[in-house]
Amino acid sequence: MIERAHLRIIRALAENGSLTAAANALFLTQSALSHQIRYLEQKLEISLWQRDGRKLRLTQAGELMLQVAQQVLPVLEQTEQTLQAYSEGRAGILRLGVECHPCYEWLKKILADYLREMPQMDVDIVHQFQFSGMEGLLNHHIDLLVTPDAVKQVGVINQPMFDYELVLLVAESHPLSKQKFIQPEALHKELLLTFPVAHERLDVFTQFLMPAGINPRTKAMQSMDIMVQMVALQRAVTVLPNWLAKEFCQTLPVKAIRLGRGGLAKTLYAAIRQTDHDVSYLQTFISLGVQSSNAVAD
Amino acid sequence: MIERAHLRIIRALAENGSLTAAANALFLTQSALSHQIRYLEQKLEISLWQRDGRKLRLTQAGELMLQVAQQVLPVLEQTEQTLQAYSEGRAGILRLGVECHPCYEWLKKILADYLREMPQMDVDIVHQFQFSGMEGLLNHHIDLLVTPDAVKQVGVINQPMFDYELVLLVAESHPLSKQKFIQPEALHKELLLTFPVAHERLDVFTQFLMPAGINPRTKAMQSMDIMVQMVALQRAVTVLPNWLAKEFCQTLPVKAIRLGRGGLAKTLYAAIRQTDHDVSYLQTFISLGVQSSNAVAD
DNA sequence: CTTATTGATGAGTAATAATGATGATTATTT
DNA sequence: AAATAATCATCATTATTACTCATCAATAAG
Repeated sequence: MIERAHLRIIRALAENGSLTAAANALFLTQSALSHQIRYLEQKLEISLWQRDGRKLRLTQAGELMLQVAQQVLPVLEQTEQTLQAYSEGRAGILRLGVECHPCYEWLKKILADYLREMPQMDVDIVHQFQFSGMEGLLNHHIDLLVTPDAVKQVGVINQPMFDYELVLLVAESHPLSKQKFIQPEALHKELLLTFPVAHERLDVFTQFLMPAGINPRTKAMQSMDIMVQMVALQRAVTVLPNWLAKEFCQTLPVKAIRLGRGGLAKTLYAAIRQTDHDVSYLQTFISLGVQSSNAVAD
Repeated sequence: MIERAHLRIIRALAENGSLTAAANALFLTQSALSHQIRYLEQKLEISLWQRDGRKLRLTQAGELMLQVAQQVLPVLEQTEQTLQAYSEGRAGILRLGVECHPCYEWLKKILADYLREMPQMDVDIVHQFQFSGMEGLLNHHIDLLVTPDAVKQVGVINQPMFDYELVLLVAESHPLSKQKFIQPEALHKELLLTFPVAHERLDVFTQFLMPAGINPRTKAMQSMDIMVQMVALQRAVTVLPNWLAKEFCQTLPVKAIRLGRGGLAKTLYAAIRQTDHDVSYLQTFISLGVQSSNAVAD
């Protein structure tokens, strides 16, 4: 019954003093406004205004409508603005899933740039998933998954963003530190510090140690910084992305060594639902991630 | 842009799970809803939902719209209910003007009945006016004026509600108390207690004493009860409406005496603006006032 | 594999809203 | 006092919008 048009008419009337002025403000004719209100008055069997000389005066019902108009119209107008921002990909919530520790470290570098570029966007980061990050995507708990393993699933698109290499980090004083690369057997007697996840989810194991049947002692650690401190003291070794290792090499007496002759290459992917293919704030994130290849790799 | 229809569609979709179900709930076809949202999406260049299997899932923009719908629609629905009550004259604010003390005393008797009959109505009572009650009416500060003097003014309707007579109240032991009626001269040496207003606004003066050139001592008093107490103690006399005098006669040693042979007859009028002629909550008040003639006069 | 359900879309029609012209009323000016 | 200007209501007409029907595509269920 009460339509937005009616609220706008009542408000314009209150703001402009006369129906003719209100009509100009709304880019309509006085006749149109008069009709609109007349129809509403007939429907509701009330009078919203009455003539007083050649002005109009709101009745009590009209005053109530005016109050409602002043409450409701700004909400709608604000909503339209926000939707405008959504439409241009400027606003919304980017819900990111992160499945591995290196992913998270990489994300920390990217995020500041993203937020700077998209001041109206909010970001949610989800670390834990019921089953897997892929599930999180399909369940709509997240909209973009940062993962080192492309998601094989119809309806999901994987976009490679960032190539890196897993390297062994040892103390400069460590016997292995002189080698250009190492073979799995070299780690046989070492203490290997890992992130606190199952070995099956660590590439050093699945792609380097386990194929060779090597199974060194391991210790799971919460903090990467403490891991590296222990490596520097030659108490253990660990495996990190090369760009993270590089940073530590500059500040601590540690050295990065290639795993195997060819190295252990990895790629970070952005996985999104196919239906979200042209959601612009996702695309913005991905292209920022691709750009980061250069920036971070340097 | 965003119309009420769009909000209703989004809400119905969220409540009913599918567009077809939503269409049934809104007594429209699925096609209609699909088109409506499509137009809005085109205008705003956003997507409000996307197909997921054969269901629909709201996008972030859609979720925002849903929130807005849940905020705005109840307001409009509530407003329509209230307007319905207005239309039936059940709700609103009755702004009453009262110009004289007897009017106010009479009003106190009527008001309880009115509020009982119109539980959703509020009542404002205005005693003081910038200039006159008539001004208050024309300025829309009040909607109904209770007055003993019909308002002579185009655009104002006077409806007589209640006839009464002004009588002199004296102590039973007072010399005048035996008379059937008195002449103005009888008050020459009396102390006359009055309401605190100019003599020109007191009917005893304008219609009884002043024509005869009599000008007794007077004392203005705030409280009618104390006035009557003093009368009972034979310290003074006063003039009251007969129905008020009657009440006091039953509880105190006082007596009511007619002013002049024919008595001093008065009528209370309800004055309303002509434009408000068929405003039902005013009519309800007036008819209650007319009925009171019988009840109070007894 | 077939069938039922659901949503999107195009064309046509019904319903609604806006306009322009006119008349009535009320301020303002001459 | 009369003429003029401003304002709003209303009617008839036109323009626009919203709805329905028919149909297609996609998906889930039997």
